Amino acid sequence: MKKSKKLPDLSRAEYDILNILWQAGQQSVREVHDQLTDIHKWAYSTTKTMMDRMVKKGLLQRDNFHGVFVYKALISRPAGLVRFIQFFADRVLELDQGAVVSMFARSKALTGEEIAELEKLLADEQQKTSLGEGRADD
Amino acid sequence: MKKSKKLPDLSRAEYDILNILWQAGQQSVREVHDQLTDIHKWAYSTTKTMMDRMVKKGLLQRDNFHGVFVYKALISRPAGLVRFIQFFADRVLELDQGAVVSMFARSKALTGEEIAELEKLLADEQQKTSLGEGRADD
DNA sequence: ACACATCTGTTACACTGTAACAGATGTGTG
DNA sequence: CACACATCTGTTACAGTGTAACAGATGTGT
Repeated sequence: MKKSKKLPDLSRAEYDILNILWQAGQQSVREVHDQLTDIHKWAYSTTKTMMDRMVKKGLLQRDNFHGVFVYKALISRPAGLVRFIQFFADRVLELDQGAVVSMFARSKALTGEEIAELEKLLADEQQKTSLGEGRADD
Repeated sequence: MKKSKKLPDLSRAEYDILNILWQAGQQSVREVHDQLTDIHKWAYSTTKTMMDRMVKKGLLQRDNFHGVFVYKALISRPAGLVRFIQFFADRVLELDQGAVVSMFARSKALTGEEIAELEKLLADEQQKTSLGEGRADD
């Protein structure tokens, strides 16, 4: 029986940072921070701490670009989305995979290509989790 | 300019506990715990700690029912949902209020009555947040 | 009345959200 | 060039959350 640990959920803060990097591709702490001021009232050092911890966790990669450190996301947007929404889709909406996909399809949050990747990721996810489960309460 | 603090988001763990209480109405730690074993591998003491903290935060109420402590949710399901999903709806799906409602309407997660309440809550939410904002980036 | 099962309260420890601080490095100006 | 100020970077901190052990109080069967 394969165990196949489900990837840990992303926290909301992590999601917000990734979200900027997904759009911008690669940014310094300062650049990310400036874009975050819209939604978080974080101090610069907060953004920095977050991003450094995310590097440690393998969510971001830090590269020294001629003396400046720039960070980039190590997971794709659909992959991040899956990790962020799996809880939500499962437990809140009780949506099946198809419904989740169509929800995203209806929202304008993802491109068609991203939706395709999302769909594939969810299929894998689902396959894993449906192996050892035995849900009996509904 | 009214500030009107947005209610803090619910954590996923809090949501799971509330979810049980919403269905069951009123339960002891033991009862909640037993229902949680499905989704969390928590120790009994974990469930207890969580629930006690939620009492402190005003999310649950604890009553001594003839010597047994039973807990009940102090916020309704739609109200909890709003607090849980506001981040998600805003930032992930970039859905407007109507889309969120229809998403729930389409999922079978809420009853019609609950959906009505949700709709009202979201309307309030939106009214509050649209006062001081000035979103300029879209 | 005693032993075992629970319940309850207390304490702990790692991780997350949030941030200050101090040292290193860049940059303009006299 | 040397100094002052702005940044960047690393380190440390502290409250809150996730997760849990432990010890004392209380219930229950024999």
